Amino acid sequence: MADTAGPPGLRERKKQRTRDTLLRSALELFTERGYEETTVDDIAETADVSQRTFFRYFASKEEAAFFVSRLAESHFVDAVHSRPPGEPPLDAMRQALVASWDTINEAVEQLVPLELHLRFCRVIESTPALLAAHLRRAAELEEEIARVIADREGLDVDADPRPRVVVAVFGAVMRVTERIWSTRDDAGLAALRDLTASYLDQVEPALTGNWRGHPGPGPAGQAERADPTP
Amino acid sequence: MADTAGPPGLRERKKQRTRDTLLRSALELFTERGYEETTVDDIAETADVSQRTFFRYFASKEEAAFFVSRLAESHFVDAVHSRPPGEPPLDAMRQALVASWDTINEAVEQLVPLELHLRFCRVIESTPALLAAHLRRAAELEEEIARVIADREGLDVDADPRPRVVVAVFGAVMRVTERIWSTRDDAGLAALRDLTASYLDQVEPALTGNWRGHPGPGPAGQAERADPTP
DNA sequence: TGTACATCAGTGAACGCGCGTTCACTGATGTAC
DNA sequence: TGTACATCAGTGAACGCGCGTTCACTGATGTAC
Repeated sequence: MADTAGPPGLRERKKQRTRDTLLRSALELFTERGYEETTVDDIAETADVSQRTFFRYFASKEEAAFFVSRLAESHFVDAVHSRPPGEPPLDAMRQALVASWDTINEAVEQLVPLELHLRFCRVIESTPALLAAHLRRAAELEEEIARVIADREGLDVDADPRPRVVVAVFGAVMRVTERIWSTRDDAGLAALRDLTASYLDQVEPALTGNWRGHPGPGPAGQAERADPTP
Repeated sequence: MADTAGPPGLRERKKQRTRDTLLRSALELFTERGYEETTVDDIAETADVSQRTFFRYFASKEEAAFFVSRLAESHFVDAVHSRPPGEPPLDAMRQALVASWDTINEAVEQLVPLELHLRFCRVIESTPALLAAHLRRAAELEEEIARVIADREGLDVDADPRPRVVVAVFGAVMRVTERIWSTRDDAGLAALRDLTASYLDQVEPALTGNWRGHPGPGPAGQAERADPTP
């Protein structure tokens, strides 16, 4: 348990280097030739270790794929925990996102190049097996956040439907955003942030019955192919 | 081409019987011993055909698992298509759900016992691999519905964010409902319908900032373990 | 500073398993005359 | 009504593949004295 105490030591540093190399090799291969097309043996070979060693660091190929995401998510959860109690739930989540943005990016960059992570996020969206796993993981994260929100409001998450509903709505918008972003040409950080913000702004107008009042494409679309004439 | 014309014929009827037997065998084994614990060979053996034959009917184990769901979904999509144009999007989806309810159940019963299908739905929720696949399929369905909604409103789904957002919100509530329902003791049809209705009613109250105004558990909770005293 | 021992990351090779595919074949159903 | 032929559902056995595991082992790092 003296794990975090004192400087890492040579053995520990070697371990971290091996894990980082495996992780980067995995993400590079996934983005270059595809997830399904990359075997665990390929990753191990690229990282110059045995296949056996890969499984010492990651329980499965999937775990390696979502290692960086997991890190990012934990920062977001922390940020939700840190929001002031008075804030309405939807605002709290939104502000937590804004507040954790830079921290997340820094933490990711410690592990792998941020640009590589972003490229891999697009691979997730276009790979059925990865997208499925991503959505299941997102659902688990939502359950966790719902409990945090319920705690903030002093509610029992199993007795009051609102925490789970509001978190599900927030998560739904996030996932729509990710999807749209991943198909864009400018799939950079700034684009993702702006898209998220403008889609969150669309929740209320989208839910109100009368859409005719607010006609045009919102600030979100920028539709490359907006051609209203038939 | 002349597929739907005339009475089925002996060969065709035999095919349907084989497929139904395979389907029922699959769902029975999945619910009794688990999805991962059931091999394709087990299913074939139970249906008294060769493994080769299983793959003539279903491209994969997963396809067999979601065959009934796919049928149900197509009825729902049809129902959305049939909603009167004036209806606001969220209402249209909700009413489509109500309108297709009985049709779906009848169609399912043609294929397998409805009760078996409901039991299998609970297996989906508790099996990581199936839940992941289910969520990915749900996302695809949402994209389809979003296009229908956009058409109804005369909008370009890529230019205006609102169709995808409102459909994502509706879908999010549906999935929360499924989750909760699947853990209930009374996981019957009526319970699912009531739960869905009351959770949809919670969308607006959940999104408004001030939750303190409406204190208690909504009509949805019925919390078995609602114990506010510490 | 040096020696003896303990720990533990990494190795190499082999294996079990289930999904999904391929092959050459049989026999029942459907159709043309 | 009967015969000849075409179609096609189903067979059986074998295979390829990649994930993840198991085994007995090596050698570098860390620690106690």
